[in-house]
Amino acid sequence: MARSPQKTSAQASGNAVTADLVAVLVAVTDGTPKIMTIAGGAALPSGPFEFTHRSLQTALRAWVEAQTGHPLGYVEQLYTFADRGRSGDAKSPHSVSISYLGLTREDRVGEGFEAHWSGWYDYFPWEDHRDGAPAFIAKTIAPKLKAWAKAAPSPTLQRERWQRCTITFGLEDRDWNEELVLQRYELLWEASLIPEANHSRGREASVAPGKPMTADHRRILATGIARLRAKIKYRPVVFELMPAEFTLLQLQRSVEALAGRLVHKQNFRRLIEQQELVEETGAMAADTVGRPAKLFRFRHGVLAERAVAGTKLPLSRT
Amino acid sequence: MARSPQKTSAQASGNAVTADLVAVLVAVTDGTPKIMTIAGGAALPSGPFEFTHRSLQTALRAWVEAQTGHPLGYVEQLYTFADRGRSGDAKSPHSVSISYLGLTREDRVGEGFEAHWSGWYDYFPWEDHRDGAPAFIAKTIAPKLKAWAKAAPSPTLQRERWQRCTITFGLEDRDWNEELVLQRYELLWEASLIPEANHSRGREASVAPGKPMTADHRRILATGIARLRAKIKYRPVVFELMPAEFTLLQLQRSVEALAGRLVHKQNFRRLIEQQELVEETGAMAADTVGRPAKLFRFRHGVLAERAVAGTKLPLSRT
DNA sequence: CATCTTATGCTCACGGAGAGTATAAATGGC
DNA sequence: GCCATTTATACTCTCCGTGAGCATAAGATG
Repeated sequence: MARSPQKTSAQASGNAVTADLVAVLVAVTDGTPKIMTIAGGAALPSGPFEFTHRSLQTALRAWVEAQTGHPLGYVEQLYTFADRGRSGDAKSPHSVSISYLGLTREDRVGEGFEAHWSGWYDYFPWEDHRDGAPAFIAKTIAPKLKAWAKAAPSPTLQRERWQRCTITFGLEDRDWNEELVLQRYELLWEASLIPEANHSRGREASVAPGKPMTADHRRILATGIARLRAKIKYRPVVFELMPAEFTLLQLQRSVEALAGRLVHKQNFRRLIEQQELVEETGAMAADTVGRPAKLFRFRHGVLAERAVAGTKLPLSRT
Repeated sequence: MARSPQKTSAQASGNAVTADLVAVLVAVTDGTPKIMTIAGGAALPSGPFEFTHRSLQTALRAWVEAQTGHPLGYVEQLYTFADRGRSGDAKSPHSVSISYLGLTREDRVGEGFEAHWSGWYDYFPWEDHRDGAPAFIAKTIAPKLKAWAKAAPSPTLQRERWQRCTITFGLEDRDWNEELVLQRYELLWEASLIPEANHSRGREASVAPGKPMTADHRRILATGIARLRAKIKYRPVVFELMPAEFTLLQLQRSVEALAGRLVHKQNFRRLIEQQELVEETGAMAADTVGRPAKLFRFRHGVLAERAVAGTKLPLSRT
């Protein structure tokens, strides 16, 4: 690669690092979004990048397949971290961590593998608003955030902090925005309500609910959830998480599971069908309560026909 | 970082790489979007990542400031490449390239610096549809794409190729989607119409217009343009590129310059004002032809008041 | 058969977006 | 001073996407 002289010399000065991959692998089963975890659910799957592969994506696919015994569907890069203090140990070699979001249909991990699936709301209980805002937000989190806001040095800063709280968490009758997953996590972190945020002070007593994770893995997961929640609105990626055949209600439940909120059933169906995203298989769903539903499959044609196919989410306020 | 045993050992096996930063730095002057380049316009600014900085963003900011003598406004990570063949030389040390998009108000590069500004449409002439689709698309590019499509082995593949062409370039009365910058570049690459795509064959005769760049820099630039074109529609990032005070027409021209297409003036103003993104300064523009326009400034308050402020672009079809 | 549950069809009202028309306020040329 | 030109700004109109509610159909279960 052609570089200007001073840069070439600088590059040769040997700032070697190691490259890691961290994966947020998502599946949805029975209306529960799950992520692949290792270490008893305390960490996202991660490992060193092997340069024997042609590209990062290839490396990730091969690696996931080796770990789970299943191929990976949709893959997308999330973010690259190179923060110095990230590894915790200042003496350790510098590490660049490249995180990916991966979607898969299979919920099954092959036997003998360390990995297994965990519900993503175990780590982010405050992100599930399908039955309305969780009660503990108003009861526990909001007061603590208010206390944190009041602890700001000046009245102006106090107001700004509290405004930020109401916006990100949808407090005081504001709309809850399901995409602000990372912002909410960061806010709780700053307010010292996240166990990972122990700034080497001993107090772990009053924290938000939810399982913690190693290092910054929960933060990476938040990034992945946010990305996916944004993506399902304008790209037909939900289908990567569905079985080959599904009913419209199952599809809706998956979308709701990811978004963390409910959608209007009739409007949802109208949108899906008018966009010609699915086609009937002819078969009907068995083993159901109530009127049997038609089975549909994803029309793969849309990927070629359209540049941007939108799965617009009709969000309801109930 | 806690890892499972087999991973820890794998990590210690020493797959060291070097970390590079590549920056797409954007400014807009007089309705022309510009990017910072080095090597006489043949490369994007890039250099090794110094681990003396706390994070990648800090490193990039410091580095850009050292290169141009000006601070950087909005910064966003674009993509990380680790492809093996990327450096061209298989023997060279593996390199991870982390690319960033940066927006700045200043169009001025300090004296004595190698960097300077180039219009981004010099590299992507087919991306400027402000005066309608450029004539050479129908005259030159479309026929070559058609020939490429016809060269596919089967009739089905031929149809699929041509459909892809019509979608990405908006041929045959399809709508042109300004966000598909990367897809268009990749299509031209596959059709061997990009000089960089010389698969060590000698033919460079019939290629698309536009200045080439070193290595995959033009591809990175395409990624940056696409990201920015998408972003201006739902985040008020245009203001990062504007001077402190501006008229609504200047703002509109900047948006149009970035989007590569025109917007409806009255609707544009309606959207900007109803979203309360700007406030009057009280002053009027001087040195103008026609009726003098009010000067506005960006209301920084919106960043705090709203979670997602949208600069929705009213796109016109003329 | 009554009831429950889910599927599916239909309608209505509101608001946002695209687009057109009209008027106001400045400049420069004659 | 008058006119053409250029830009700013106000107003209106229509279409359609979207949120929301109502109604009916089709199965299971007691």
